[in-house]
Amino acid sequence: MKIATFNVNSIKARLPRVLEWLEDAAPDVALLQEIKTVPEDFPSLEISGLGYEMAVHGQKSYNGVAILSRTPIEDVVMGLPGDDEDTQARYIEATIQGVRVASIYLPNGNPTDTDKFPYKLDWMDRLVTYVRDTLIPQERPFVLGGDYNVVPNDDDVYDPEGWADDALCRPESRARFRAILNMGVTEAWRTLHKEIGAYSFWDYQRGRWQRDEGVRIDHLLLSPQAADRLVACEIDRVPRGKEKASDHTPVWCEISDAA
DNA sequence: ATGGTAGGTTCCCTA
Repeated sequence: MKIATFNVNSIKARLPRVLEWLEDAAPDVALLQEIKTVPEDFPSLEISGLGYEMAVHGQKSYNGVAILSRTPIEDVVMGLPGDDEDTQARYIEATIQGVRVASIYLPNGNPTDTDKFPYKLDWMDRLVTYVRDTLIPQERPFVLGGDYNVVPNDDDVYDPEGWADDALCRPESRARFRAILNMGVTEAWRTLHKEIGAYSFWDYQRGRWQRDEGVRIDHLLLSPQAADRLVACEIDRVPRGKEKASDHTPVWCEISDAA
């Protein structure tokens, strides 16, 4: 079972790129972020034409997450529990072939001297609580994929000093990310790869892609029961090099069939 | 110290 995460930066603007990626990479499950549209305007015909079902949690203009799957999607939950006032579409969760999967678009948090940063930290606290109190006790396989907007450590950014005060690198953000890992959750790519300087996002500005100056912020987090079945995890740089590319590139993992 | 790019909306915001 191949599960991929991809921040597409607008599903409408990116549709040709997303369709060719689905055909080339052929994930069984695709976790999308920043679709930037409402469910009614999601390009369901084109995507179902490639054999995918979908569950969409969207809003106008900003944010928005979706789950695509070649096999049935069950028990969909939209929105991260813990704050009924939060209207931003950043979390969707469902069961596919017995695996609980989520597509996460974690708040960016910049600039850090505005209310955006405490919103990010509060959102992360809610995620920590939900994973600890609800998902972990289920003792089932889960894969939480998405744009976490967290650089786990200085090996995952091209210029650690220059980024030290950015919300993606701040110790408050990293501590909350680690709080999830400390529950026995596995970050799939880092567990299987030791190299430094591997990225999943390159800013559109200042030739960051051409200079390979990026950050690794798109992650797949696995429960112990899913990590038992982890056989591969890779960053697919091909989509980032195309015309009209997203500023993120997909990350995927392969989970073996249940014993 | 600033600006560079992309995508959305609406005469500016988010990343």
